[in-house]
Amino acid sequence: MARLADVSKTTVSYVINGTGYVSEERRTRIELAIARLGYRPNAFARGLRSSRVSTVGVVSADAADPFVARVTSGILAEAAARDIIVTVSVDSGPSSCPESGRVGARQTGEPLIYVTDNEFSAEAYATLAARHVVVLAGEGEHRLGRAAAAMIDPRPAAHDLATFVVSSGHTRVAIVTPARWSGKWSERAAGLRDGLIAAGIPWVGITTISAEVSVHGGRVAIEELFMVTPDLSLRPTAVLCVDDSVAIGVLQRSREVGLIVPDHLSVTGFGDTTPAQTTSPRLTTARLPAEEIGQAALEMLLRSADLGDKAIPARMIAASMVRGGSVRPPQLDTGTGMGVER
Amino acid sequence: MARLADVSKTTVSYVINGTGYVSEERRTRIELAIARLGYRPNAFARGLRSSRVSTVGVVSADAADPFVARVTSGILAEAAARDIIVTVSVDSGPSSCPESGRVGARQTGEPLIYVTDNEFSAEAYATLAARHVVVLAGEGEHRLGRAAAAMIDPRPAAHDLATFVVSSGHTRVAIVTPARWSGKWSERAAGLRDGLIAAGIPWVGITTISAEVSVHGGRVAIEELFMVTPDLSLRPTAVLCVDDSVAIGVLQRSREVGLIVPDHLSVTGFGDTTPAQTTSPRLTTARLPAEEIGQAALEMLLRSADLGDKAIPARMIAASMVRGGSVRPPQLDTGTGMGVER
DNA sequence: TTGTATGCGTTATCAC
DNA sequence: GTGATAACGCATACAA
Repeated sequence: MARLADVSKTTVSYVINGTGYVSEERRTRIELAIARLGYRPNAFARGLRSSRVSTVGVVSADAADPFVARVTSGILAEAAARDIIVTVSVDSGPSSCPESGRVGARQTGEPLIYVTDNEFSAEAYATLAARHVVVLAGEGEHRLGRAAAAMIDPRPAAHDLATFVVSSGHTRVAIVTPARWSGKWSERAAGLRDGLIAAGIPWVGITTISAEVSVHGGRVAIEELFMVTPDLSLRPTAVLCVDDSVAIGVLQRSREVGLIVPDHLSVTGFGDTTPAQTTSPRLTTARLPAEEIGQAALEMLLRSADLGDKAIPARMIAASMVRGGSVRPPQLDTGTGMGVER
Repeated sequence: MARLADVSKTTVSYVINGTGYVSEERRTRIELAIARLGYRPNAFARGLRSSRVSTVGVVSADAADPFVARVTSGILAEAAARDIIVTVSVDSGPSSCPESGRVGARQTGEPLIYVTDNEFSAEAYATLAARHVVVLAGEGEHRLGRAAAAMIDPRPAAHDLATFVVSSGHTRVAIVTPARWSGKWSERAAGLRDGLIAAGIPWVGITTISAEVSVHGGRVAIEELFMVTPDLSLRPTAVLCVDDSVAIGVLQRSREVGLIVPDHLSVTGFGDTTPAQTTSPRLTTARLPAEEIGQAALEMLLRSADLGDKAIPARMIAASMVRGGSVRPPQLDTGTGMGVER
């Protein structure tokens, strides 16, 4: 307690919070003591007394996931500016633990941000929302009723990618869509499709390949494309993938069969993940504004906690296109039958 | 307060903590109330009164860094098992903020784990250690005196990589070392060198290339190797890199000049990062036990907090080799002069 | 076996 | 202007 250095503790509280009147002399004396002791007020005890929000929790299924980590990082930056402490915990989910939806060491009442790379678990949300103010952070539309949410809107980026490919001169384009038509990926796929149509590609010009969303899925998908359209004059000259992993699989397999990207084939991904940033050529893809989502989520959470339980409109932040070298105008000499041989 | 549901709050405290004697009847009554209200004790308030450690802090320069995120994830897993709350904050460092070494919203006295992907900042550590029990988490040897630390030991993996390459039949090997001979990377490089020598490669068989640790650095390095040893019968048949990023650069540039990995050139990385996991062929590299480091760091921190300030020996956890397809015995027909042309 | 009193670090209220 | 004092949610020594 810094009050040993001078006078009373109420006065110390005053100077720290800027409230009340403190004489100039004591103020400097106290500030000096604070500096010398390196004193920092305990935010927990502070939140105990005052009803102000002093800590927020971040809960996810996997804190090591790159997307989750980036969102957390955004929350951290915003929280530091507001002097708010962030606690992180992992929701182990109903399966791994007998008590359903157990959330690790979570205190009652703490405002929470539930962030996921993928789909939100309805049960986890229900458990959380029962005792906390919760804001969702993720991508696309969530199916959790009127829950407050800060989400990434993949459509602008999808639109830009499609437009970019079409304006580069491609007229036969393939989209690799997820095998399971679910949340995040289906929205990306829909965005890409809509973008192509808006850019003037006729239905017959769009080939849709359903694949597992993974590197291997991408390899299988492009293989399938080679099989289905052996006629080079009909084969798509550009492949739009719903995820970077798929695009990397496409890149790999194409190269293995002798195709050069982007000369023989243009490829785009989605996510701007670390692997996609180091491909050669650099993948044209969509950047996910994860940090911004974290920041927005924290802002919403604080507003939401203040306002009680008034519904707050979901906030969408647009993903944006990142230009790489994996797209260029289709070449005429795609010929030589490459990509057909096993 | 759950005491509305039955009797007094001391009794509730007893049943929650397992201390004291509670009659069977009341115990079940209380447990029922707890379950129905979904009550969870507030760990902050708990830590306020009892001297037990109930919260630990994780501080890093960048919470979104994959390595840091993995360590944090390990801490989280261990903390959940012990019902400890984890707070995360970013040390913005002395440069970004006038008050030197400011650590975001950190409460005084909380035990801390300082984790970094790279070198520890001596000033940041000093600031932290002045008011907290601190355990370091990172890779290699730290230069911070007798500070408690859980660190990754890169040498076993380096040794295995070198041995694996040599036992595959390679006799002329190159090591790509960091331009700046600092901490983490220098230890990896030293480990690789020692491993090669231990495996029986003579000094003259080892080519050392100094490069920037990045994808681009890897490209430059391999280019340099081609220049320096145009004579194929003298050129190294395997390249050991101190980091995955470098290895990826080597992979890319090699392919661009027409070399096939691993037929014409074997390559190894270090780190087993996400990009390295998706190369084709899969990169042979070293896995960093980040989660284990996090777990060990938390254990050490708790012991350290209990023991007061007794020095705790540093704990090293070995990195291990991951076999990919990027290494195979050297082929005789490396010929054709490939890799020499611009 | 159970209730009461006290203190942890902080803010808010209200006398002085 | 300033300093007691209560209260926040919890653990604990002690009294009942």
